[in-house]
Parts: sequence; C-alpha cells; structure tokens
Amino acid sequence: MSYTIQEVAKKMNISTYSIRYYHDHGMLPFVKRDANNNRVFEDVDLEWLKIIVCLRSTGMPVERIQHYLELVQAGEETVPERYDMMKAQQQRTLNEINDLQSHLKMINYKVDHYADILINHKVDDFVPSNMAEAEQHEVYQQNES
Amino acid sequence: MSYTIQEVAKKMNISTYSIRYYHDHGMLPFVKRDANNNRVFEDVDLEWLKIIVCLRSTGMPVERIQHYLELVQAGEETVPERYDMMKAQQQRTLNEINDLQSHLKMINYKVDHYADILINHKVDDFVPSNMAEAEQHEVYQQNES
DNA sequence: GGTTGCGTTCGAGTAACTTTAAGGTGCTAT
DNA sequence: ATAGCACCTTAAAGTTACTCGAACGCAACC
Repeated sequence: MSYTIQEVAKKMNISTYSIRYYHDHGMLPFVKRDANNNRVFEDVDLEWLKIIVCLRSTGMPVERIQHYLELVQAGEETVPERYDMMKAQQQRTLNEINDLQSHLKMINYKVDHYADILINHKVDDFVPSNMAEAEQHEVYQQNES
Repeated sequence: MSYTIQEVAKKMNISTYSIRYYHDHGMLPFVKRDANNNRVFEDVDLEWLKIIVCLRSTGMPVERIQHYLELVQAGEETVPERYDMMKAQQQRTLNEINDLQSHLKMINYKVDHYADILINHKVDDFVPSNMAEAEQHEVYQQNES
C-alpha cells in the first residue's frame, strides 16, 4: 500500500510541512519518489513516522531522533544505547505527565472559581462584593509603591 | 519579601532569560527596579509568574497569556472570557496528557523490548537469531526496491 | 487550452526562548 | 586602591522545529 504526502499527513495527524521537514532531515530513509518526483510513502515509512511522532511529541529533539534512527539501522550492537535513550525518554515523559497534572490542578481551580462567579451572578445579580476574597489567588489591582 | 532574578529563577525552576523575556513582553507588570536598574521581584510577581509558567507549560502561546493577564487586570466583567479560556486550556491539557500517556505506552514497549534483548544476551550469548520476529515493530534493514 | 488541484523546491518568517557581547556596580582580597 | 569576581543590565544575534510564500511542474477536466 502506498500513500501521498497528504494521506500520510491525515493518517498521522501532522502537517505536510513536518513530514517534508523530517524527510529532508534524513529521518525517513525509505521514502521513494514517483515519475513526477513526488514522495511515495509505504507502510514501512508510516512505521518510522510513528516512532518520530512519538519521540517528538514526548519532547525528544530532532537531532536525538536522528541519532536513534541511526542506531536502529546500525544493528543489534547498539541496543544498549537505545535502551538508555528509551529509559531516559520514559522518565522524561513521566515527569512531563506529572507536571501537566499538577498544572491542570491550577487550571481546574480557575475554571471552578470562574464558574462560581458566573453562577452566583446569574442566580442573584446583587451579591455583595466580597470578590476580594473570592479572587484571593489573583491580583488585578496595582499594588501601591 | 523581595527577590533577585536569580532567586526567582531558582524558585520557579526556569531560566533568568525566560523571566526577562516575560517581563520585556509585559507579562510581569509590577516588577520594580532598584537604584542600579536591577529588577526587584516581590511575592505578587511570583504569583503572576506562577500563572505564566502554568499556562505556558500547558501550551498556551505567549500572546494569549498576555491577553489573559489583561483580562484579569481589566476587572470582573471579563470573567466570562476568562472562563472560556481556562475551559479550553483545561481541555487541551487533558488531551495532551492523554497523548503523552499513549506515547508512553510505545516507549514502555521499547524499553521492555530492549531490556529483553539485553537480558537474553547476558544469560546466553548464543540465542538463535530470531530477532527478526523480536523486532517486528522496528525496521533496520533496507527493503529492496 | 485554460484552470484547478496536487505535488515540488528554496528561501524567508515565526515563536519562544537562549546565548553572546559589551558594559555597569559592588564586594573582597592583595 | 585596584584587580578580580559575581551579579546585574541591554541589544542583537542565534537556535529549534516548524510554517509559510513564491514560483514552478504535471495531470485531469470542461
């Protein structure tokens, strides 16, 4: 089965620009060209791309991905280094998820807080202005010098 | 309590460069200067910075953060828009966590897979080469044209 | 046979830092 | 007291990973 760049973009949910970028930077070594010089993608290329997307979206720099792909192509003696890379990536991803989850808590808090304000003002337009307390964690007035 | 840029950088776990960048782009409106023109940060600035770091690290563009901070400063009539922004950010963050978790599965798989190879080769150096099957999800040999 | 739609390349633009260069200020040590 | 060091400053240039624009090629369709 072969695909055009657009089909691949849709399948992988990334832009055609990114795909060309990865290809131009040697990260899709098996992509062929048709008679009109258009890129032709096979399933094997989708597999590579899946790896690239996975590593990129977990924050690995392109340069490291290039290196990793070289290791994979180099053969089995590079397994120790590949193992180390994936271990590190695993840890970084776990950390990133943790960070996001803690940041999410703050965002949740703000959503709830704003929802509160919105609902109270809907139900009764004349809530006494104790907002200073409600918005404790926000600062929207200049503090005097 | 007041802090130097370095102290803030350490406290917030970001670079001094980023802090200056945020300040230069109007996202730290209350930062003062001392007699030597050095930035002086107060606790209120740390609160703003905490928000900035939270929104940035959940992927909000600087431009949107600037807008959000303007809304907060503008007063209570901007709460509906702030609510919408935080709702959207909440959803984006949930999606991001989901993506990371699914990418993490692939990385976990690779870690386990490499660990397997490493252990098997440790235990017995003469494992028959059925690696083609073991590395099913990888491609490290040129497919013939 | 013009236009629409897809592809191409190359070069420039963008976001959010990050670094470098050049310099000022204040403490300390010789 | 002056040299060195650590810290701060600004302005400009560099970096990463795209992203877009311009100019073009080819193939299908009315």
